[in-house]
Amino acid sequence: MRLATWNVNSLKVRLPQLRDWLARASPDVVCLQETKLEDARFPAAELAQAGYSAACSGQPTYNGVAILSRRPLGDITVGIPGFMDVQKRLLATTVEDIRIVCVYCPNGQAVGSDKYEYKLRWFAALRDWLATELARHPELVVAGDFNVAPEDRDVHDPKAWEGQVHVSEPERAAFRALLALGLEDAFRLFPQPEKSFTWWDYRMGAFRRNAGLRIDHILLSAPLARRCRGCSIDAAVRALQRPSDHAPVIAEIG
DNA sequence: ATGGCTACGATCCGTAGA
Repeated sequence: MRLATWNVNSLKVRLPQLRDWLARASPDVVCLQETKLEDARFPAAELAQAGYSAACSGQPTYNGVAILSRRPLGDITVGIPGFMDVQKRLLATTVEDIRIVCVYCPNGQAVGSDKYEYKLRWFAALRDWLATELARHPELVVAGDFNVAPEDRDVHDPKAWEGQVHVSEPERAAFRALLALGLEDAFRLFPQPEKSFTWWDYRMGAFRRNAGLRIDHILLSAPLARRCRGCSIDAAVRALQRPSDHAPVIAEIG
């Protein structure tokens, strides 16, 4: 199974690119974030034409997640169970006995802000729910935009970013708490080029300078990590006309 | 010097992203 995650930053704007990319990259399952579409406007017919079934949980303007799959999607969960939240940030489904959890973790805006506190509460709720979900589903993937660069090597300029949102110690601790459940960062299961990133600011020619962060991740439970054959970032997508500011991450599971 | 893009839903700017 080829599994991917991509923050498309508006599915309406990015649909042509998504369709091209699906044809080229040929993933079996894709987790999408920042669809920015209410479910009534989700382009299910166009994606079906491309060969994908879909589950979605969206809202106008902000947030929004979806999962595309070539195989049927079963057992759909919307939002973190038990965590009241109007923001559409989590969607889970089961494809061929693999539990797929698609996440768009909060941005956090600035350390110490209300949104930062919300981010940490959201991660804590995610961790608690995943603990029970892992007990039910040993083969589990959490894929999405985590809005956390786990280590300094995931940051183009660690000095400039020190203590900032996305790299602050409480955020990194929240990310490590997910790994402590027995999840592995698929990207780090393999040797990777230095300065590998998944997001580059639209401004200041950040992509041209490779001034990015690695904040989009695929986490695998132990049985899936053992079956993982590779994981890479499709950065070429970021160089296309009218790109998302995020590039897809793809993991191959044998 | 906190700028710089992009998307959105509202208008001829504000909010949010990261």
